[in-house]
Amino acid sequence: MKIIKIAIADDHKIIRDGLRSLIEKKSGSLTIIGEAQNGIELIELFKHNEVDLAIIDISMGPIDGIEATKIIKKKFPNTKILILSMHKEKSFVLASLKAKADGYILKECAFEELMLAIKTVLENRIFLSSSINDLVIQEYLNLQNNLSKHEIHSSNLTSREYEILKLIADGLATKEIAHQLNVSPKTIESHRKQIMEKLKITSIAHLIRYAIKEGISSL
Amino acid sequence: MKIIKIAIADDHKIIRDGLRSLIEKKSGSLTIIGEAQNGIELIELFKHNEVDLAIIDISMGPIDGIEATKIIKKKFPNTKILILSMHKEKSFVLASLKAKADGYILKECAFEELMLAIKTVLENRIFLSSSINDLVIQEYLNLQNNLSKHEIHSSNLTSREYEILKLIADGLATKEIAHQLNVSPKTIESHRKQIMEKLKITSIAHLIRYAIKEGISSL
DNA sequence: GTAAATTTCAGGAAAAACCTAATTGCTCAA
DNA sequence: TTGAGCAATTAGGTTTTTCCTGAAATTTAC
Repeated sequence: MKIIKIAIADDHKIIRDGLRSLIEKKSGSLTIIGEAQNGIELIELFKHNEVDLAIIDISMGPIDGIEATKIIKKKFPNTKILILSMHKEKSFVLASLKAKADGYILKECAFEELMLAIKTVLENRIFLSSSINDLVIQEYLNLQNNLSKHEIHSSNLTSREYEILKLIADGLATKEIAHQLNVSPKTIESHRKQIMEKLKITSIAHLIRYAIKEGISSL
Repeated sequence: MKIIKIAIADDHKIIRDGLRSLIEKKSGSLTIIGEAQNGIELIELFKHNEVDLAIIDISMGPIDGIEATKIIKKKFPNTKILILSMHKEKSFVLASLKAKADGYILKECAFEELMLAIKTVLENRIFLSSSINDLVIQEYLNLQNNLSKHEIHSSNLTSREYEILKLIADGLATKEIAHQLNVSPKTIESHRKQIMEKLKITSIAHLIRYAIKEGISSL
């Protein structure tokens, strides 16, 4: 079995000790090859060691966990990174994922979850603590719903107006729309005028921006 | 330990039999109280039985799994529903979740995963097969990224062109931009022309879309 | 120090947008 | 059932904007 080299970064020694003990006791193939108490130390550690997996506390002294993750992932994209955090807010989760972390685990979770997380990220998958995961699914649903909800009733436009607004925002010229819908360009013009009146928008540019913002047209 | 009453819906008897055997053998607290081979039978089943959990195949004869889920959840919001599916596409997952299913498991997954799914949904949480879950996280990230992407002004626009592109995309009229920059509208026109040439864009609408997509202008 | 690119602008043709109406068909209620 | 109201369609004429063809002044680059 391949030995997995792990680095731990957390500003509290007790926590580092605890993690080291738990991990090393649990599995012979997991070895802690170094500890750091902030991002700078952690990055320093990477310069002299090969690291398969880093478990990083999100809140640390100079250079926090997110920043450290960005820097490390840039230089060592194959190193797996697990963010350890006490925050349940989605902004932290998002920031971590954007920084290319492979996992986000809450400090309140059971040790088994950490082991599962390690296993998961080593399989090149993303791991989120279960309650976080629920939140992500929920948010995802909300986003998707918002994207399609507006499609249904964007203010009080008629379906024809809606159809035309979408084509305008998609970047079609008045003529092209007219041709596509088999009506006169003049018709499209009046619809557009009507739409702009209803939406209290005074330029086509803003109309396009509106449609994109409302998800009527996607980029 | 409370007895959990389970209903199974799948159009293939073999699968129903297999599930029943596996589930009942595995845990004494889980009981299959009925089977159905399509959505209609399943709904019928609900009329005469109390059901804690339904395991529903997504593709079935009259009334498919999604439809059945919608109907059941409307009448029995407390009943947990696990969608069983062979499809990995997000549209199916999304449809299931929107229909208020509590879980989505792939037929290809191990039985242990089904048990975990049952456990999870009974805890009032949502369960997704691991590969599906990865996909959802990925999609979520994509969506978030699209909503807030800023920098990256690649291309080869000059800073003046860049400045003007931003104003155009912000929705300012040529005249307004000219006024704001204290130059002739003609100047703005030629800049715009130049920008469009460089970007190989042939309409102002697309120019706006481009700028928004690239984060040059934000919605 | 010259060539290339950037920023500026104009005149006139072409296109699109804007304004004012007007017709048709459909629904809904008096 | 009739007329008011709205949606969808279009025309004519005016105004505005865009597009095309230059081209001068300035900056940057090699």
